[in-house]
Amino acid sequence: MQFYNTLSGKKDEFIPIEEGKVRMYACGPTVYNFFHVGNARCFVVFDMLRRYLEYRGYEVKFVQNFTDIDDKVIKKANEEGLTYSEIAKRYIDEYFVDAKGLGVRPATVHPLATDNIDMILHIVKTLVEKGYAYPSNGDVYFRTRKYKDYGKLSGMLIEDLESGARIDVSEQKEDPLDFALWKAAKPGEPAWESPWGMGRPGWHIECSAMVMRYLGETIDIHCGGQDLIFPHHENEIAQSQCCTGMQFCHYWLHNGYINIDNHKMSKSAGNFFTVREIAEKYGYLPIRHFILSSHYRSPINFSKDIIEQSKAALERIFNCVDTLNFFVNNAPEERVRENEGELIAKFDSAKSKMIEAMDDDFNTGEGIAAIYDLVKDINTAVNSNPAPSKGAMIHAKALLDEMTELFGFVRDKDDNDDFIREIEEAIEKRKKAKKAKNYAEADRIRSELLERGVVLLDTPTGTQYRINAQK
RNA sequence: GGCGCCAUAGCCAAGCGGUAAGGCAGAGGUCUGCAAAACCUUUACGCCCCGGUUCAAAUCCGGGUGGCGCCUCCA
Repeated sequence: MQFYNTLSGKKDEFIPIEEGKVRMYACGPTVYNFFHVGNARCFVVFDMLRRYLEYRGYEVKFVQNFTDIDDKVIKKANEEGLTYSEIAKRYIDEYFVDAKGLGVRPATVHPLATDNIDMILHIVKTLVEKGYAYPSNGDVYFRTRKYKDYGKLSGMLIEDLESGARIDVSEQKEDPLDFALWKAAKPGEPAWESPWGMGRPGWHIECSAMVMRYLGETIDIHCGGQDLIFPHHENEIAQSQCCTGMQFCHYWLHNGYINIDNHKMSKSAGNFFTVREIAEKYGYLPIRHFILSSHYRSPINFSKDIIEQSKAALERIFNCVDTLNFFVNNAPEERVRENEGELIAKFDSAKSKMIEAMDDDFNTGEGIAAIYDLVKDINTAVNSNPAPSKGAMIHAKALLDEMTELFGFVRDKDDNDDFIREIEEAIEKRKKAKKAKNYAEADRIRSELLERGVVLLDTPTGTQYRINAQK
């Protein structure tokens, strides 16, 4: 398995620190609002990465933080007259609602910045002791120039940064390039005790602290959006490596942006849609499908048309799942047909194609194409005459389930048993009417069900139904 | 100014030197008593342009054109 490593600038073969185990960290959201489709990309992509690593047999410990204290959270709290932690808690809860809808599983640990102040202080203190950081009027800054590898991840050189001159110049700093590890408290803001007075952590330091506490001094994979490469991840590396003297992380993975009309979707630009509002109209899964249909590093354009395309594309998979389940549940038991080896091999080739694609830098687009290959082969088999054996299709079903589950293309089950029994009784009644050639009655039953959102499909194996989930 | 990315059909998208995956939409057809939002088939003589390397290039190299991102909070 190989993937593109921002640190080396090329695809690297993945070799974990500890055989069979993966320690990975992703920068999570700052919780002061619902997250938008652009934010969703990294959640979905790195959930997929984690699922795939597990699928390939690794035991994965995955940590994703919540930034629950920062300027934006404080601002929002002040606007609403609430505490920062009330705001954070609200949007953490909302995060999990949307994440679940998107098929994004909870991480192994979801730590909060404010639960790790002690670890943050430990790192800042160590950096001050080692001479990599200095206090200044209650703030503490990192001496960027003192870390000789600064800029290695982003390819930015110290000299270039200087000439860019867009860096924050402050009276407090020895050098404009230095960045804050700890910020002195402003009146009315939440604050914690520290050797330099009351204050709160800077943004970059929290990730270093949570990585160290939950995953250790050196981890396998660190991921996030491309916009975090500089300065956030660069700073994380500097802080962590100067603190421990160890390499911080072996593989850095960064996802591309989601654009609208070719411009990056972002809260500050205002050109965003929240996942919640799109999901209410189209459902969550089309968003997941849209994100995974292209490579995680390419920029992708979001539009409602695209989401509709993804929704239609997903229907094709779900139709196949329904068709196959119906076939397997209703096909008569029979002897295995001869010469079905070829059919089975065809089914299996879809899985091989998927694994090959995913092993090469998580090519989800080609992985999904493999699912559609399988879908086509299943549809063709089910409709062929003579019908394939039940055994062959049970094999196909196992494959299809495995692949759709890996990609998270799984619908919520409707457990409305009474309704289902009603439908099945109606279908039985219609079957009798049809047998008696009472087509008027049969059509009446069919349109009655249709009005209730139930579509009937007459297949050679019997009558299949589909409940149109209008979500 | 510095660093970097992208350009494939009406739309989305894979492809990483061997003769254009997959999805949506469109067109034709199949199953059916009739239907179906189901299924099947089909849809790029060409991969932004111009040169070059090679037996062979969407794929590599050089030069253009167009678009985007980071350097400031940002997934």
